[in-house]
Amino acid sequence: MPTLRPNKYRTHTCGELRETDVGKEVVLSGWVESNRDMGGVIFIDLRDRHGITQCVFDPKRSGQAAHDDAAKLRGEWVVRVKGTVGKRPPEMINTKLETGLIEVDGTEVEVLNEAKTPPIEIRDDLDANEDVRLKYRYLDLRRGKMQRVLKMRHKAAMATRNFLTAQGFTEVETPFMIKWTPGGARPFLVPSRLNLGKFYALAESPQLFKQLLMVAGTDRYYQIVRCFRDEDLRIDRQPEFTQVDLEMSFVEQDDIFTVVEGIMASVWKDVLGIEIKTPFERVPYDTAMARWGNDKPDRRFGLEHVVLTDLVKKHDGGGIKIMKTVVDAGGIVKGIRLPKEFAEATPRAQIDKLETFVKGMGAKGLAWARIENGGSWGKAPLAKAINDAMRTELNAAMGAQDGDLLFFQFGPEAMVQTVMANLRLHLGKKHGLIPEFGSAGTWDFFWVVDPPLFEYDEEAKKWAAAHHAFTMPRAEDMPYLQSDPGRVKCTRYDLVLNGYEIAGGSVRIHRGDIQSAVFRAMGIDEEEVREKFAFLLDAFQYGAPPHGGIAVGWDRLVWLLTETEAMRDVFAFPKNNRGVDMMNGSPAVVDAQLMKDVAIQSVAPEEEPAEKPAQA
RNA sequence: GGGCCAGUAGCUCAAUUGGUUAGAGUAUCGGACUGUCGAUCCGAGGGUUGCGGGUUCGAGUCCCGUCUGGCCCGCCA
Repeated sequence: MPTLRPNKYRTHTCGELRETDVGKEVVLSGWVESNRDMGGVIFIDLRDRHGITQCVFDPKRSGQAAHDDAAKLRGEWVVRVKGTVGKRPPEMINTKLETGLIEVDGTEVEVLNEAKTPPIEIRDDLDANEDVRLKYRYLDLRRGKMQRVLKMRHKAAMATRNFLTAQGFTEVETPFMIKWTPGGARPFLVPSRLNLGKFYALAESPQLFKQLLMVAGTDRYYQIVRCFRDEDLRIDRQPEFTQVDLEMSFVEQDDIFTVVEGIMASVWKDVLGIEIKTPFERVPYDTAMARWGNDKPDRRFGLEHVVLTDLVKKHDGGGIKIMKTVVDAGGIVKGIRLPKEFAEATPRAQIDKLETFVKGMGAKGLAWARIENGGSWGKAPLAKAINDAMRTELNAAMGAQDGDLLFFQFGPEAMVQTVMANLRLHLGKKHGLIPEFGSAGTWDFFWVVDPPLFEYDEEAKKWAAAHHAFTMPRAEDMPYLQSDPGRVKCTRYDLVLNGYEIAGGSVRIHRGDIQSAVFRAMGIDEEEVREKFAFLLDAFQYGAPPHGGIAVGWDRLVWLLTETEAMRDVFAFPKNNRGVDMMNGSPAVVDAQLMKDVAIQSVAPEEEPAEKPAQA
């Protein structure tokens, strides 16, 4: 990449010079990557974002003054070097550098800025803890690896914009400061100085606005947009994050799939040069839950779940009282078989650790059995209790062989699914079936389709929308909206990649009668809904087209695309898992007068004085 | 709100069962060296073992509390 125009700082970038430039007088500027003083000749590796160029200072050619100046240079100083491009002798070619065939014979060195010794080394293979990297993010980002990630993110966005534009989409911006509506994530609040006591909410997504754009006839809308959610964080969640949000009119589910598959294919091709296979496979939600306990399963390895509920029911618990109690109470039973080769590497102490692991997720314990002597359960805790008939059938259902280790979980469905899904992932990573992070060359894209429209809220004793209240029920399930809400599936879809949900959306309800039926099934007072969502429901009375859309979790997608360790790696300036920006210290208390201006008074406990004053 | 893990030099780590002066690599600084490219060689500086308390003749190590960081559950698309 050449410089924009030759100026006093540089005629070329540090990644630009080649053999064809030999003989040219050039000026380069950058950071001192390394300084190798051989006693006579000095080598300065000069780095900018575009690459590294070696500058040589041989007193005979450079003159004594330039040589002495070069000797004073230190790491990360910002310098300008003038010199002549020279061809390297064959034995001194550096094949690791793109500029490795040449070097710049320096004749002049100017220090543009000195630099303190950085707390982290500026190198690709840096092995520093993330908190140090985050505190000095501007240095962390100076590393080539991080610059390449930023570049990949940009290329992915370009591929997406180009693709969607070619498909007739229009990018429309929507407000960040919006009216709070109930349900969904906890919003960040913004007090209004002009309307004391009132608040904006920062948009959790442009959901309602994009539906209004459909009513407006925009037809194909998209936006690469920031979203805000004040929820607890995870490795794949930031309080402010980016979505590729899109919505289309007069479409069916398949139209949206085609568009999103097109985006993914463009991104993977433009950024990685990889052709991914489309269309993506579609997996029913029920299948995903049964086989992997999860609506975003990682299918790159086995250790699939076996649903044992009916088998246990058939045997009335098979002698195991707690299992009977669980299934009688409507709970479920699931098993995972760990094959012999991995089971042998799992001594009793390891099983105890796994038990601690699952108890941390709400499990009461971890039932297990080690298969020996043609199907016996050896010294497993349940071995005495279980009767032969159920044990035999259970072994068969799980394909158990001698030496295998079986794990079981039984109890309320939600707990069993969570525990078993996480146990499977844990075992998969532990036994090297999937990498700690990254794709290992396998990009497993698929759709999860036909999830239930409603979830039963045990506490409130009523059905609630599993996604949001505007998701269209499947046509064939309409008759059951009132009679059997639990069996109603909907036209919602999630795109999964290697165990992460990277997009989710739905076909929306555009007709008032269906919307009313859904509200009724949820036992929601329509007047109340009208009050909160009046603008949307009003709009829908003026000719809402059939429409649907999807939102791509952009950071998550780029994270997986770049195979970086944490999603934070694809943010220039991320927050940590407590929502704190470790570089600038946000969030922070604000000036008392600012608080007064917006009629806000803090009731938070007094903050303890910081232990050590933060200083760089 | 809960579970698990970690905290020792600027950075990454080590330190036997609780044992006497807390080490190494790297970075930094100084010296040597005219073709290096993760330069090499020689030397030097660098520590309140996160913090507070306890047990002990003796604590980096054990116990309690606390803070910080990370991962997960709850929560959230």
